[in-house]
Amino acid sequence: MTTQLTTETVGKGEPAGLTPKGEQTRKHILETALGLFADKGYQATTMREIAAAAGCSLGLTYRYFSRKEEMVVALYARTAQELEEQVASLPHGTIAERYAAALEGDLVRLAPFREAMGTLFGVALVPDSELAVLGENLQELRAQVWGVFRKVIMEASDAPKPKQADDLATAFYAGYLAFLLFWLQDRTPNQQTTQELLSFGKDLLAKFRPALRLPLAGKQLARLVKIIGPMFGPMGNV
Amino acid sequence: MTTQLTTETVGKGEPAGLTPKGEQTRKHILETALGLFADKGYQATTMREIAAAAGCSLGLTYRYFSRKEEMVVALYARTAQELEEQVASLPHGTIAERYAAALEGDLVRLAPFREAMGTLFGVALVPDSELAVLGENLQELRAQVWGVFRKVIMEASDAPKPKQADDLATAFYAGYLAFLLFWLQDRTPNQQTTQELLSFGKDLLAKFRPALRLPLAGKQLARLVKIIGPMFGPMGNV
DNA sequence: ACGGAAAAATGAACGTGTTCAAAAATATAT
DNA sequence: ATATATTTTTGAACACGTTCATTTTTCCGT
Repeated sequence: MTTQLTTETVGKGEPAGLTPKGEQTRKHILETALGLFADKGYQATTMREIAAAAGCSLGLTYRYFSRKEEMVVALYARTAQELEEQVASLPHGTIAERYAAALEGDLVRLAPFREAMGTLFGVALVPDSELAVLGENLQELRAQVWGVFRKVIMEASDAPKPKQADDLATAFYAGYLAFLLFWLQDRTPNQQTTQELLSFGKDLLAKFRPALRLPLAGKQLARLVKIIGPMFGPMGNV
Repeated sequence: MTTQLTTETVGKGEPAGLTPKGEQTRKHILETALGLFADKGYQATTMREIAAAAGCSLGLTYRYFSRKEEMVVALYARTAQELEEQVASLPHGTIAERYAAALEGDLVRLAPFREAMGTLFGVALVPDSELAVLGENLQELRAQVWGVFRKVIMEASDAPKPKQADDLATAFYAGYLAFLLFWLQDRTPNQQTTQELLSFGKDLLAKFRPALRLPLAGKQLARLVKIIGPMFGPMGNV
C-alpha cells in the first residue's frame, strides 16, 4: 500500500512522483533536447528527433515534459538558479552596478538559447497558456527571481530601507522581464543595442537613485508597485 | 499579355494581385473568421471551421491568408485605422490627456479580441517570425501608428518643438506596445489593473511634462530614442 | 464567339505536436 | 517465490496548420 516514490513535488510540469531511474531518464532527455536546440535551433528541432537522439520513444518524452516548451522552462529554471548563485557572490557596490551586472550575467547565460527563449516568451505571453509568465505554474520561479533582485538591492552599498527595497525589487523584476523581451527583439550584431540600453539604464538609475529619498518619488514608486505588484502574485511581502 | 488586376500592392500578406471578386472573398473569409474568434476564441477556432463557415475550401483560405495569425494582423490593421480616425477627431488638450484617450480607445476596440491579440503577440514576439513586431512585414503598420502618436503630441495644447515631438512619439510608441502587452496579461475583472496603470501613467506624464523643458531630461530622452528608435525602422525622422 | 491566359477554388496529402490505451519492467507485500 | 500494485515505456493514432498539384471559373484580346 505504500508507494515507492523518492522525489516529492519536484516541480509543476513533471509527473507527480519519479523514482531515481525516472529522474535520470528525464535528465537525459532534457540534456539531449538542449543540445539539439543549441545546435540546430528550437523550432527546427522535432520532438521525434529528440526522442530518437535520446534513444527512447516519442511518447516517453511526453511523460516527462507535457509540452515542448516545458523543456525551455526547465532550461530557464536552471539559469535562474545560476543567476541566484551569481548574485550571491556579487561584489558589494551600488544598486545600479549590481542590477546591471545581474542582468548582463543572465544574458550571457541565455545567449546560446536566444531563439528558444523567444519561443518560450511567445507561449508565456499568451495569458491563458499553461506556461503564462504570470500564471500559477511559474509562481515559484517568479518568487525566486524576485528574491534575487531583493538581494541585489538589500546588500548594496546604497540599500534603502526594507520596505522600499521590496517595492524596488518588484520594479526591478518587471524591468527584468521587459529587458529580456527587448533583448529577444534586438537583431543588431552581438545584441549591441541591448548593451547600450543596459548602459543607459544603469546611468539613469545611478543618476536618479538619490531622488528616491524624496517623498514624491517614493510615493510614486509605491503607487506603481501597488498596481502592478499583485499581478506577480505573493512574493513574501503581500 | 496585359493582366487583369485591379488592386495594386494592397498589403504584404495578400497575394500580389486580386480582382474585385477576390477581394470580396477575402473580406468574407476574414469577417467569418473574426466572428468565430470573437465567439468561441482564437485558439479554439480551426482553419477548417473557418473554411466551412465561410462556405469555401480549406485551401482557399490559405490563398488569402498565408497564416492563421495573419487574420489577426488584418484585424489589428483595421483597429489601427480606427485609432487614426479617433485621434483625428480628438479634442485639443494636454499631451497626457490625448495619449491616455488614444490608448483607452484602442483597448475598447480590441477588447472583444483580447485572446486573439494574445496569440498574435505571441507570434509577433518571436523575432524571426514572419510577423515579428519589429520585422519588415509590419513596418508600414508601425509607421502609421507612430504617425498617430506624433499627431497626438503635435496637436496638443502643450506640444513641444517638432524635434522633441519626434522623440516623444517614439517613446510613446514603445510605451504603447508595452501597454498592450500589460493589458494582455491583466486577468483582473474588466482589466481594472490596466485602467489603474493608465491613470497612473497619465498623472505621471502630466506631472513630469514640465521637466522635459529642462536640458537634462531632454537629453536623456534623446539618448534613449537614439538607442531604441532604430529598432522600429525608418519613421520619417531618421 | 472563341481561345488562351490569369485568377479562383478544390481536395488530398504531409509534418508536427500531442494523446492514449496497452504492454513491459520494476518494486512492494504476503 | 508469487501475486499485486505502480511506474516506465511503447507505438499507433488524432488534430490541426500548412502545402501543392490540379481543376474550375473568370477575364481579355482578336
